[in-house]
Amino acid sequence: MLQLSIPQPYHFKASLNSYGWIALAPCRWDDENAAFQRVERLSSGQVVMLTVTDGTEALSVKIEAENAPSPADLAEIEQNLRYSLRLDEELSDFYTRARQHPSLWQRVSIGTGRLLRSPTLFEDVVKTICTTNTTWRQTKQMLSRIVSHLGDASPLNPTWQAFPTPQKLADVDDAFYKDTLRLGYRGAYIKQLAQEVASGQRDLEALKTSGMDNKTLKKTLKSIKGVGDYAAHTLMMSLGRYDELAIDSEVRALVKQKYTNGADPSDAEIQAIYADWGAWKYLAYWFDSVD
DNA sequence: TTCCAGGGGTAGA
DNA sequence: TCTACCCATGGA
Repeated sequence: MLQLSIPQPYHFKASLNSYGWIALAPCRWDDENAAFQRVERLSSGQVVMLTVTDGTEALSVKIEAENAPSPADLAEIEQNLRYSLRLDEELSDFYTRARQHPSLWQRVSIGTGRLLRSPTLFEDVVKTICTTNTTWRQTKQMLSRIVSHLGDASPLNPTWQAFPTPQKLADVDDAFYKDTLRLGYRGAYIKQLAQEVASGQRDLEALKTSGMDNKTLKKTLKSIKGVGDYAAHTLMMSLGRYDELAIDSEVRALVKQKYTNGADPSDAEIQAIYADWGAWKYLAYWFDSVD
């Protein structure tokens, strides 16, 4: 059993469930046990099932694996979970600003703001491409097929799989993408990305610590086929940069209802509404809602 | 049948 | 930089 220290304030259940990624394989929320579950393939090759539950001063992680995890395995699990749950992200400036907005503060002050992300940027890019120009329902189904058909199964529970490696996604043929994964035209984008990453031609994970400025980072993300403004801004959020709004049909619908009296807002109008939030625009939108 | 969903690539101006 | 047009998929 691994223990993860938590920041203050931190609301485990609300944090995990405030972003849709919790519903995308291989992540899962077990409501009955209030547990976050995920199968992960470690760099050692071992496949582990992780079950994370809340505690008063720390989170508990149950690790189920065929072989006892090595110290390196344990370190990797801890690092991946702290990253995915953003337990070490500095949000105090956002909290300070949020205090000025009563209805938003009500949602944030309990200890939210740490939106779930994947251990690898590769997984987040694939997931983000699968949210474009489709319904949330279909997004969930696409990810379910990707994971169940190509991910390494948990030895203890073969019906649960890890997210597939780039190599796995690079190796399957076009017919498999079309007939089995059924990602639509997104399949070609994801296969191309997987090939670039598997061959070493593109190092996505280096972007986590590159320290590049937002403009360069956005340009780099947009060089991925299938990633436009919306997806690039979503991925910048994944990387802890909240300066840009990921304007999509959901954002437009909220602004239309709350701020423009039912009129369709332009992107410029939407930008103006959240402009004062500076480096925190994405989180400000995310915890905004119709009162 | 047509539209469109948590958009993006491409060609042409 | 901006605008048409096209893109697989599946539900309404």
